Amino acid sequence: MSKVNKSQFAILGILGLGPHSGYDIKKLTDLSTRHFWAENYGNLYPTLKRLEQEGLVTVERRARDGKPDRKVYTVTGAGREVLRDWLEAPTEAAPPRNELLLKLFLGRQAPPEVSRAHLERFYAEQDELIATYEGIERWLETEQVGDPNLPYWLLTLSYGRFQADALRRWSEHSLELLGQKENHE
Amino acid sequence: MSKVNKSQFAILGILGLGPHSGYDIKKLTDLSTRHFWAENYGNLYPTLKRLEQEGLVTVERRARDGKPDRKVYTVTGAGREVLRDWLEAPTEAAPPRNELLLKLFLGRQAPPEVSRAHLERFYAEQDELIATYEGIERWLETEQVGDPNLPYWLLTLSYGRFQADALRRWSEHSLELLGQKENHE
DNA sequence: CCACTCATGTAAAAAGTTACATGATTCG
DNA sequence: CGAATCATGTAACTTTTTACATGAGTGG
Repeated sequence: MSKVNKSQFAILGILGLGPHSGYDIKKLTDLSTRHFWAENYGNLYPTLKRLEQEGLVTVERRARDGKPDRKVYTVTGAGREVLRDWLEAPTEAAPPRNELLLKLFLGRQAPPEVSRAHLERFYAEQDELIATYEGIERWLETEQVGDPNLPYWLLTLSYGRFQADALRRWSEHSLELLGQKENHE
Repeated sequence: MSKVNKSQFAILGILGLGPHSGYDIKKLTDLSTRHFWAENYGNLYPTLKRLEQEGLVTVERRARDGKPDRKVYTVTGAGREVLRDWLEAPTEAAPPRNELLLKLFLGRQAPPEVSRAHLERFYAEQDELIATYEGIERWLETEQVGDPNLPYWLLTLSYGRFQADALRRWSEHSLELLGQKENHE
């Protein structure tokens, strides 16, 4: 088992919302899921081709004069089944890799200002994230009212808000601790 | 730039705490950093070999009768320099991939119980994590008192506590929302 | 005119994970 | 006696990323 291509499910899932081209899918993920799931062309196009060969999606080539052709993909029944099976399955834990925490863990092997700088940068990042999330929330609740997916989208957004809020408090708290430590030495 | 082997820095960092064998490093990461940084032999041994060829670490083979030989690695001056440079550099953002959030985002494409089950599982996981972190904290504060690394280690631990606490509250909150939604339909 | 958007794709590269192989010893 | 621990390593595998290529049209 182990190590199954996860991108394929992301793609099937997006196509489950409606027919789209590879370019569309990239655009959509950039707009909606980019904070927890990013896709890139190098992955997208080959995977779409494979999904089509497996009969999980169908393609329709649409020529438009002036503009380049679009290949619009639609999920098949088989595709929906595969997607549903994956949606139901419990999530597999990804191997953890948090570079910031690794650097802090090894913090004593550098001057204390190094760790402080990391924390300050991180604080600012969380701060920005919170502002971004607030913007997205306002947009969702005005532009997307009535969409049956909305409650689910808000769920993922609120994950981000809870997390960023907690981690911003953590960095504040940690900066205080490092400051205290310094006075004691 | 981009895509540099990060394991090498983790390894140099652990060796910065004292000389160790590959087996030791694996043991140490399993005990200390496993919640944010895991290493595996398939990565560890080849990387150690390469670090030695590059002069960033030195090896000493220690034969012990009965037991298998140990190859004990020590960081060199050059190794410490490489490590310090990396420690100082701002962390590079890793491409986000949160399978749980992807499943919830696509939640409407499965029965609502599916999302609820994910959230309940996640709640239980955070709950367990919190208990684990409390255990580690007690252990650190009794067994590791006086270690100059302790403040840094506590930092990474508290990251976990802040996060798990927030995400446990988030899953509670989300389960309530999903419950409400159901009543309205 | 420059930069960006639309649109599809390929190639190269590597990082990292899992699983397997080996073998002695110790603990219950 | 079986399982776990100590200890080092290799091989296969694959996902995923980055960078490159191409080319028309649009907006400032």
